[in-house]
Order: sequence, then structure tokens, then C-alpha cells
Amino acid sequence: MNKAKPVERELSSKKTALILEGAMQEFLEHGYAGARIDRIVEAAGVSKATVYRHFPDKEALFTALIQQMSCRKNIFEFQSQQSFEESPSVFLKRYASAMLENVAEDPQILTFLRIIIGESGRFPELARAFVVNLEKVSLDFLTQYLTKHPQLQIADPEVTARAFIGTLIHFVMIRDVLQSGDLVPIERDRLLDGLIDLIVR
Amino acid sequence: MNKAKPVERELSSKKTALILEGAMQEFLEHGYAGARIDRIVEAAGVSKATVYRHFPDKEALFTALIQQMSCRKNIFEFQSQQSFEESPSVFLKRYASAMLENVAEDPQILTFLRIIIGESGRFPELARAFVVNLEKVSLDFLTQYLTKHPQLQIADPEVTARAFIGTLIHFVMIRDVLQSGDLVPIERDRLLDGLIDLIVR
DNA sequence: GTCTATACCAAGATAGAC
DNA sequence: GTCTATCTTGGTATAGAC
Repeated sequence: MNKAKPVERELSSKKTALILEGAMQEFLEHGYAGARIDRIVEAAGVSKATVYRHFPDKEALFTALIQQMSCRKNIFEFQSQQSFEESPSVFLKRYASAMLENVAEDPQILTFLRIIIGESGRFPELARAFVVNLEKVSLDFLTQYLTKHPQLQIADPEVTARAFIGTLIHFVMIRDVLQSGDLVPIERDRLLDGLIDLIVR
Repeated sequence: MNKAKPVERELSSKKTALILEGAMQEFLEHGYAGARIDRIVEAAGVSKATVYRHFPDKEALFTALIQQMSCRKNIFEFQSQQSFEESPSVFLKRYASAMLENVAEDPQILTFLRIIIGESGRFPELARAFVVNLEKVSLDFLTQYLTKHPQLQIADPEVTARAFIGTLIHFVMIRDVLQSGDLVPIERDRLLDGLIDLIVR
């Protein structure tokens, strides 16, 4: 009557975490089709059969992993420290800088972007989760910020938020994801300050 | 003394073209690791041995194909019809519309973008060829256009060109590549006109 | 629930006839 | 130069012992 049932549950989820951790490096590095269960098994330190006891197949493991990552690898993560004296141009500079620092601090964000986009044809639901969890949140946040500062005289905050985020993402794409910053060089601060000038004037 | 040697050469390159054509659908649809030589062979209507007589291995076939496509699938293709009466805002609208129409007319551009980005970690040279042939060309073109119209009072044409292209690419990424336009909806013309207002004022 | 060992199949690449 | 047939490897997934 006093059997320790919950303990088994916990062991099980510990293995699940190990598997997902091992799967992360493998899928991020090799993509979906290029990923090898053998390497995931090795990295996780479990047996192959254990993987298939926790996940029905390779595809389920992949989608579970990416959905989990969509909540953790947030390129737009930002401490909105509500310093009210802060001028909009300073705020926008901080916001953009935070995003670029997130990318610099965690290069896994780059491989995450590569796989989301690369597999978006075969796994559209994962792409859509990415857009809802990351893109939409930051677009809405920026739109609201611009709307709440009418002194900026922003004609269409939604469009302006798009231009701001779009320019930043495009910059990261060229420089970091495609590793071609040297081919179309531009200084970080020149782009950021010029972009903010375009918006705040 | 009158042997028809050139004929063989031509047959050979005909096969090469067939193989590349078959490889295109296969690589674009399934990515590098997911592509199957068997399916390329079937689509091209040649034997597997013929493929390996023309290309050393799968990787060489892939890089040859993508390099060829970087010259043909130009998302920024645009008839610069030099109508001098055309105002900058009309010109910019035409330029942006042309890009969006290129995407709409040839959905292979989308799968091409997916594979370039998705494989940019393993094939950085292909990503760099893409940036040089497509991104850089259009960035330079737009920068020059903005510079040649000083009445626009563009503070930093290079940055403005980045913002313009970046906003467009980002829009295409969300809507078409990631198939998530409905999640962060915005009307095409509202974005384009708003973006141009941001630049030309 | 987890492991070892294995079934089963499909992939990339090649040998040898023509 | 091109084909058919085949080799070899390595993949996903599972069976059966513990």
C-alpha cells in the first residue's frame, strides 16, 4: 500500500531530460535528416531502446526538442527595466543591443534559427511556434512601446516595429547566420544609430 | 581525321544539365542530408553510375547545383527602367513590389532560401555566394540610388538601404518562408507605404 | 524501465558488360 | 560514356533478457 510510485516517474523524466539534451546538439548541428540516433544515444549516455521508450520515433523527438527550445532560446530576451527617464532613442538602442548580445553570448541561437528556417517546409508547425513565441511577442511589445510614446509622432507603430525588428534580424542573418558580414560590411553602431535616427525624428 | 569529337562533349553536358535539373527538386525539397541519389536518378532519367561519372560525390553535386542557382533564382530581380520622371517613392514601391512578385511567381525561391540558410552552417561558401550575388548586389544598387537623389536628404544611404531590404526580407521570411503571415498579419501595401514614408520624408 | 543484440532496410558508391 | 547489378555501410526501430 505504500509503494514508491512517484520515484519512478521522476527517474523517467530525468532520462527524458538527458535525451533531450543530447538531441539538442545533434539536431542543431546536423539538421533533422542528418541527425543520428546513435550519436544522441552516446551524448545522452542512455541506450537506444530507452530513447524509443520515451519518444515514439525520431520525428517526435525532434518536434518535442524544438518546441521546448522555442521557449528558451529567445533572441529577443530583454529586461524592460522601466526607467522612465530613459529617452526613446536610448531605449531602442538598449533593446537592439540586447538582441545582438543575446546572439553573441549564445551561438546556439544561430543554429536554432538555421534549423527552424531550414526545416520550415517539412515542419511548418515548428516555424509557427517560433513566430508566435518569439517574433510576435517582440513585435507586439515594440508596437505597444511606440504607441505609448505619442511624442515620437510615429505614423504607423506597427510598421515601424516591423522595420526595426526586420532590419536587426536581417543584419544578424547576414553577419552571423550566413557568416558573411565581411562581404557587406557595416559597423554595428552605425547601423543601430542610423536605424534609430530613421525612426525617432 | 574527321572524327566528330565535339558531339560527345555536347551529349555529356546535356546529361549534366539533366542531372542538375533532377537534383534541384530533390535537394530543394528534402535538404542536403534528406536528398536521395535514387530519386535524383529517377527524376533525371539517367543511371546512378552516370551521376557519379559527372560528379565525384553527393556533396559536389549539391554545391554545383546551389552555385548555379545563386545566379538564376534572384529574389531581387528588377527592371531598372530608368524612367526619370518617376518619383523616389514610386520607384521604391515598384522595387519592393517586384521583389514580392518574384517570390509569388516562383515559389522555388522560398525553398532556395530555406536550404541556403538551413545549410549555411555546413556549407558556408554557398551562403557567402548567395550574399555576394544577391544581397550585396541589391544593397549596392539601392545605396547608389539613394545617394544619387540628394533631394531625399538621406542621412546615411547605406543604413537606409539596409533597413529597406531588411524589412522586406523579414516580411517574406515570416509570411512565406515560415508560413506564418496569419499569426502576425499586416497588409502588404500598408507595410510598403509605411516603410517608404519612413524613408522619404 | 533499461540494457544488449539484432532485424530489416535503404543509402551512397562501384564493377564490369556493352 | 552509359547502363544493370551489386557491394558495403550505417540507419531506424524492436525483441527479449534482466
